[in-house]
Amino acid sequence: MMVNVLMKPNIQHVAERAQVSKATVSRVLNNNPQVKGEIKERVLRAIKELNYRPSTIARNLATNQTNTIGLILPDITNPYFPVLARGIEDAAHRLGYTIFISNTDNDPKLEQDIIHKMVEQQVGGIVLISSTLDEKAVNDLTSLQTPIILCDRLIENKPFDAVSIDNYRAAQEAVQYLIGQGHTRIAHLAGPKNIQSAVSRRAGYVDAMLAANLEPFVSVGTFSYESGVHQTGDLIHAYKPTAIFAANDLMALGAMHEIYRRGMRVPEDISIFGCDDIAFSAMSRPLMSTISIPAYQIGVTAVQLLDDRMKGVRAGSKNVILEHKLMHRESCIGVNRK
Amino acid sequence: MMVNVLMKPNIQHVAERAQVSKATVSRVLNNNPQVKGEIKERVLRAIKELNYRPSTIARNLATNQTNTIGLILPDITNPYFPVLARGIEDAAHRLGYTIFISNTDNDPKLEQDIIHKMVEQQVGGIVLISSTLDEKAVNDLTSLQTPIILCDRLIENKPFDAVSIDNYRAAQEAVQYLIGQGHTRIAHLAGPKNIQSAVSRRAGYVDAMLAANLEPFVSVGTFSYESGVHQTGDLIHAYKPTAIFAANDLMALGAMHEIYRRGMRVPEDISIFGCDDIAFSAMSRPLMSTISIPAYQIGVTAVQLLDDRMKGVRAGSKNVILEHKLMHRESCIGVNRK
DNA sequence: ATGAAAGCGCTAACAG
DNA sequence: CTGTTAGCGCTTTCAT
Repeated sequence: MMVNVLMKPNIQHVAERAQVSKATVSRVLNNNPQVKGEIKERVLRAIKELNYRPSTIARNLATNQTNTIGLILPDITNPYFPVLARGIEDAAHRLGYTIFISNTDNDPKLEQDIIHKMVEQQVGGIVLISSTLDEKAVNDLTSLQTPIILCDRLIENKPFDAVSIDNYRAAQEAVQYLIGQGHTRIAHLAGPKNIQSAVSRRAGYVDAMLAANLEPFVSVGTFSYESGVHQTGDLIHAYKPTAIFAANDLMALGAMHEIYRRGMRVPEDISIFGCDDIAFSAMSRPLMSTISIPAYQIGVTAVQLLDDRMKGVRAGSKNVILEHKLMHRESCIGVNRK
Repeated sequence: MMVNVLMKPNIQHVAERAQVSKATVSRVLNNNPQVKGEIKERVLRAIKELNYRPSTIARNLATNQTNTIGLILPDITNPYFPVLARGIEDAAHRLGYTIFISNTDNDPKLEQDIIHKMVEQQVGGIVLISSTLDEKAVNDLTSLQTPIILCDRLIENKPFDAVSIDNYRAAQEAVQYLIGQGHTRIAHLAGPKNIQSAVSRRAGYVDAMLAANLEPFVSVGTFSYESGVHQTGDLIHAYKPTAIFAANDLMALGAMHEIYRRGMRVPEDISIFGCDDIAFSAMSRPLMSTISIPAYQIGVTAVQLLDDRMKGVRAGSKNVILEHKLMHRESCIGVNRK
């Protein structure tokens, strides 16, 4: 058969050129040891000569397996997610998976659509950083045939595999630290209400404040830098805080910016504690004190759990909590040391 | 036939439940108008009842088409790339593609492997941000059956589609600006030698300096923050610059950090000009002056060109140059105004 | 307007 | 050890 240079060769072309059957070619492709040396050479040569690459897609169809994992996250542009994504990609790569990626912009409806699209793409599993707390959507998730693992943001009381940190406790500890430094007027820049991690952090803040007989003051934002800027502007008038605990570093950075813009200083006038420990919290001036989240490790762990599940190793759902860590840098100072 | 809830339904199951043939189901799946209303209803109902999702993978195999695009980039963790990636993803999504993503860490060997893996995955096209200037690798690229578009980093004198900015001219303009401000001792923090954009920026810097009868001083780094820190430490002793032009913002930020650590100030003691205009260059203190690159738009444009090529719309290779823009913020000051 | 059947590129029994 | 054959889930002629 004529094999035009312009058309992609398939297994049949290789078989003919090597004078063997498709099955034999398939065997050498899969490193089946029972192919005799000489024949194997012939096949290998034919493959090279034709510049043949097997079609993963056909292979997947035939084996009813897939080597793809879907990664669904809010916005890769938010600096917290790239390192999570890297952990996922690196672990996936090591296990032989390639990954589909898609952004949801925290839109629950879009999130559903993307999940379904990924299922249609025949991904073997999905890593989901969800913006969903809605009952109906969760049920839809449950009915999926495809293994799912939740990252970073949980859906409580449901049988999902998940890996995250203890956001409630992390926030609590940060606030307790601030209180220990003598602060009494500590405001909270909270994240969106449909995001579990934001909700937990807020609860941790509120409970820590109440436990110390302090009055909480919460300003709800969107996890963005601009949101941090604007909320802080309002906060300063309404509450006159000596410290701010922000639900993420982006908002903390925004707060810092606004404070300086108003001619005040961090930490001398207002202390700031962030959350996430994104790269830039260690590049700002002053350096940002924050809660370090092992994002890369969360990603790696998620893929490992997902892989287990995809291989049918595990039955019940599993919930892994990784350790966070308070990073004490330069943006916080005791209230008495002012 | 019994359809277990636990197994994924296929087109056959739907056909049986709706009492029609697979062909008919396929037709309603593809919105073929010649299916009668009542039958169409039956099929739609069966689909819903079984929670059926067609297999994209099988469909692709049958149609010999694919709806996937591969995105190969150095490191999603570098804050310049997420916005490029977003442009790509958004445009791809709009055109019905889903995207595979993979990081190369600027390793040319790994880059080759990933390209081949993507081809095996039957991606319809590849968006490549390459770390390759090597002749052999480029030839390998040329022999690919899969359409490729180069983003951001070009491979000169080769018939590839590409979209980028004019890095040479951008660097030249930034340096000319610095010279116009009275600076004569302007150092350059360059990027890796195997990366085209870094090479072009360096050339732009050198030529601008020579044209003004100034002596260039280049320190080669890795595009990382740490690299910016270390190179600057050395620079300050070896060259005593009054201004630094960094090949990217991450290094510029590192330079700024090191300058403050040594008790000097930006811009009073040393001016800094960056490149990329990543989000954090507008969050630092002082705000970073930099070259703005339309990363999102580069991504969008790349996908549009790739789509054309995938649909066979275009024949010859096409090279799109987008406009950059100098962002004058706070990190630069005239040498006489000190 | 609908169905039957062949085929996309590959794998996996089963023979030999 | 190697070849034959029958699918994987879908689309697409070609009949009817």
